[in-house]
Amino acid sequence: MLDLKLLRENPDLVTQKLAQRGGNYDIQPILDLDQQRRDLEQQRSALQARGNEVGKLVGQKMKSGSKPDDSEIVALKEEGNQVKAQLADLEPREKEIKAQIEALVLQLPNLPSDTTPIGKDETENVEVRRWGDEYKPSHAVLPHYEIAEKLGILTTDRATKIAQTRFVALLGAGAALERALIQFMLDQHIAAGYLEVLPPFLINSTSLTATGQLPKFAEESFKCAEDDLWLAPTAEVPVTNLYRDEIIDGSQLPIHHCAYTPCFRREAGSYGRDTRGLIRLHQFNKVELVKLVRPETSEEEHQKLVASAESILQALKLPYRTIELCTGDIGFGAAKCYDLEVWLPSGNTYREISSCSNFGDFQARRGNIRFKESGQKGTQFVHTLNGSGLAVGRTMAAVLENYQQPDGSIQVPEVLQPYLKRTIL
RNA sequence: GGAGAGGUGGCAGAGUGGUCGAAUGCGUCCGACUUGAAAUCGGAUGUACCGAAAGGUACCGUGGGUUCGAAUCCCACCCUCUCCGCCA
Repeated sequence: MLDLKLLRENPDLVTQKLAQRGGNYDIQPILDLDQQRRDLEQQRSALQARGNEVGKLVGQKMKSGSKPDDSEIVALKEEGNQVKAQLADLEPREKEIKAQIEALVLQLPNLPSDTTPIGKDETENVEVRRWGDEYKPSHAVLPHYEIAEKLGILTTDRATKIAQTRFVALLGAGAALERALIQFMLDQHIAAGYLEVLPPFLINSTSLTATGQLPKFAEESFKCAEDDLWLAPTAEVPVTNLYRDEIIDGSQLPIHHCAYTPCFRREAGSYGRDTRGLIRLHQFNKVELVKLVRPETSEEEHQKLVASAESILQALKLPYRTIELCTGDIGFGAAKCYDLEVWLPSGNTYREISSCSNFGDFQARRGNIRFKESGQKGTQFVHTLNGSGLAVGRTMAAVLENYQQPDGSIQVPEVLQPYLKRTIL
C-alpha cells in the first residue's frame, strides 16, 4: 500500500512512477476523498470534544449534589443529545469515505524503485549475468515430462483422475528426488542463516491482503467454500504474515526465513500454456526465502537474497541467467525484481525458476509490520523481500534435462547424492 | 459437536456507569548515590489520525446498541483456554 501522505504531498512523483508500469493510474479521486476525509475528521473530533466536555460537566454536577431534573442538568443532557445527533450524521460519512479511500489505495501497485530499469514489457528486461555452460549434448534431450514418464517416476494421467489437469503425482525415484531437492535447498539456506518455518498452508483474507494477493488477484487463488481461508499461493504469504500487526524490536532485524510449502495457484488465463510437465501446475512445491529488514539495508539484502537463490542453482550445477525486470514487468507489490531463469535444453531456452522481489514498505504498510529502534521514539515500517529458493518442480525438470545421459538415464547431481543415496536414476 | 471460563498497555494484573489512556507490580530508559556493579531513591515509559502550532480525537478482542457519559450494561461475531465426545 502506498503512503497516503506521499500521494498528498507528492502527487506528481507518484503519478509519474505509476505510469512507468504502463496502464493508467489516476490518483486525483483519492486526493479529493482524502481532503473530504480530513475535513470531516476535524468536524467530528471537535464535536466529540464538546460531547466529552458535556459528559464531564454532568458527572461533576451530579457528584456535587445536583438532581437529574435540575434545569442545568436537563440543558446539558439536551446538548449532549444534539451532539449525538450531529455525530450520527458525520460518522457514517467519514467511515464511508475512509472505506472508499482504502479500497482505491489497495488497488494501486507499488512504485518501481529508482534503480528498476524503465521499460514497457518483458522484452525490455535486462539480463544481468549468466552462469554455467548451456547443456547442448550431441544426443537429443527429451523434455523432462517425457523422460520422467519413461522412467516411471511421474504420472500425469493418473493424477488428473484424482484432481484435474495441471496436477501430477511423483513415483519412486521421482518422489525421492523432489524430497531430496527440498531437503537440500532448506539445508543450504539454513546453513546460510535463514531460520526455517513450516507455516499453515491455509490462509485468511487479511493475510492475503497484506502481501498484495487480495483484493486484486482473487481469481488466482483457490478458496475454501465454507471458510475465510485460501490455499497458500506461495510461502511468502504465511511467512511474511507471521509478523503482521507487530512492532518488532530493532535488535531482531534483519529477520531471514526459509520455508518449504506446497503452493496452489489457479493459473487462470493460462489455459494453452505449458500444459505438459512440471512447469505450470495448480499445486507445486517451493522453498521460499523471506526477509524483513531495515529500510536502509533493503537494497543490499535484496542482492544477497538473489545470491542465496543463485547458490542453489550453482550447487546443482544448473546453467542459468539473472534477469532484472523492467518497470513494465515487475509484479504488483514489487519495487524491484530479479528473475532467475534456468537452462532447459529440450526447448533450447531459459525458464523462470525463481523470482526475487524487494517490496520496500508496500507489504509492511498493508500488514502493519513495523519496528522500533530501542532508545529512539516512533516506529518505522520494515522492508519486506522474498524470493524462490527455488521452485522445486521446475528444478526437478531442469535436473531431468541437464543431467540426461545418452541412454536416457539421469545422473544425480553430486550435491544430491548424499540425499538420494544413488548416482543414477 | 456439547458444556464452561476468558480476551485490558512489552509482560503480569486491578478496575462492574462519571474527571479511566486506564491502579499496582515487573520490565525498559534517563538521572542520583557508587571506583564500578548490585541494591536503593527520583523521573520517564503505548499506538494511530487531524492540526503550522497550541492542542484535539480514537483505541481496554471485533462490530453494533443503551446512556448526557461505557473498559464497565445489552446484542452479535471472532479468538483463546479447560472438560466431554470424535479423530490422525
